[in-house]
Amino acid sequence: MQSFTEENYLKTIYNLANRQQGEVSTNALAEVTATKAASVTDMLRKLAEKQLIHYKKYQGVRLTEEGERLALQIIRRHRLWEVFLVEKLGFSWDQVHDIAEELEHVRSEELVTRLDSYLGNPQFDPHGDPIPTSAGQMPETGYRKLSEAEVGEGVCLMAVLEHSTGFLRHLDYSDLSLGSTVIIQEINAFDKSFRVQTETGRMVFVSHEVAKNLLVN
Amino acid sequence: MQSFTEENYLKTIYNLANRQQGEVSTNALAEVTATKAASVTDMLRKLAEKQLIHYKKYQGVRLTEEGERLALQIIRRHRLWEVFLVEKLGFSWDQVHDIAEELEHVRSEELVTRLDSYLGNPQFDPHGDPIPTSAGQMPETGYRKLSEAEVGEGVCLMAVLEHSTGFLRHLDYSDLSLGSTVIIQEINAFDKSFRVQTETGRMVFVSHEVAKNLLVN
DNA sequence: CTAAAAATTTAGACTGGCCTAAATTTTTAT
DNA sequence: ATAAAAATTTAGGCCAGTCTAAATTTTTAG
Repeated sequence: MQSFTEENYLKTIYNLANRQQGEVSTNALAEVTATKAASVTDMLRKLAEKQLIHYKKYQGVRLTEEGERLALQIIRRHRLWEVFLVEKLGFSWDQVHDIAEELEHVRSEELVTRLDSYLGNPQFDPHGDPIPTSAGQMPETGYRKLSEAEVGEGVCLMAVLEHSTGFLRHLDYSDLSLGSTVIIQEINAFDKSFRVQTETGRMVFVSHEVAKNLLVN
Repeated sequence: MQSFTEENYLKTIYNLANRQQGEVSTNALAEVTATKAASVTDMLRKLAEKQLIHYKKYQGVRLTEEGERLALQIIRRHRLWEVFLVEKLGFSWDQVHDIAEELEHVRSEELVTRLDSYLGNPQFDPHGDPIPTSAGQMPETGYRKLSEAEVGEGVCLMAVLEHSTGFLRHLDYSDLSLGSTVIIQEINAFDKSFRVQTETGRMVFVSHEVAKNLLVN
């Protein structure tokens, strides 16, 4: 049985490990968890004792199988609750992250099972992230970043890498919604920004920074 | 902003105050919160500093207006989540207490508002308890205990005072469901148990202990 | 290759919430 | 009315999770 704090560390380690490659650093964890490096070290010692992470001093950290299992369970709960908040309660996709952050810690297998089936066993959350299976598998998506696509391509917007309200609102304003297709008209040589035509025919600019946080198919 | 623990104390003080009359005792709180009297004293000092309770040493405790407002908010959340769990997820009424105990601490005004309207602004939870209004009022019900009713009366079962799985299961087995009417055939002079006819025509016995925990109209 | 910079860990301390044991106050029973 | 019992509070301590400051290890730059 883990505390909220431990669950949050596990989830954060999972997310960082699958964003960058290799071990996760103490400093990176400190930044995401909004604590200090010294506090992270304390927690890593504790998680290592519980066999949830592989940890060697000064060498960074990696989840054990058990740690990954738990992390995926928490991520599954988070994403299912996000679906609930958007699909059933009518929240918009930029409002649900913080609430799901709390709901994900409610401990009840039965609750997750029933919620999942109530929602119709969704495969993706409102941000396009795949929902881990009840067996603890993270589905592969094979998406690439919009920033890696080329002029002339028509690509389907599948997911976002950034969940902040500001970023999601910006997409709404730019007519860029998940599931819609955009056609890349031009890539600016100077700032790498994209000019794309949205599904409704609008011509919008997508900065390189934004393009790096949009996953497409 | 209160901690989970503080929220639980406020809720417990509210419930005890409206069950017994007058001030709530340290020992009673210790029993319900499953802690020791010394721990309760510590917390009472803290809540008094925050002006959430009226507290004089050795004299018991009473909620302030602000304390009651917060208690009702938490109870409102608890009861709305119970409705959700039963009505939408299909839990039975004896399974939802502990889960709602966790969900009630999720902090989001917006969430409660949307949940309430999603559920159709219910007035009562699955145990027949009235749901406090968003304005912070606890609706009056005017129910009395079945144990206070008399032979020959036909009464409608409205709510339960005890939420334990064991008690609720017992009611299910005895064909005693909320909203149904029972007719009191006989009250045993020796043990004060009731013989009643249920809505489906079954004749069942209700112990005095059970009758004291059933509210009727 | 080595010195400075960056990253990380250790040491020592704090807060919240809990505990036990001892002291104090209130209640109860004769 | 008062002694015993019950209730409550105080004192002192523990654990989780955090912090700052200092020490240590690793990385980087010249």
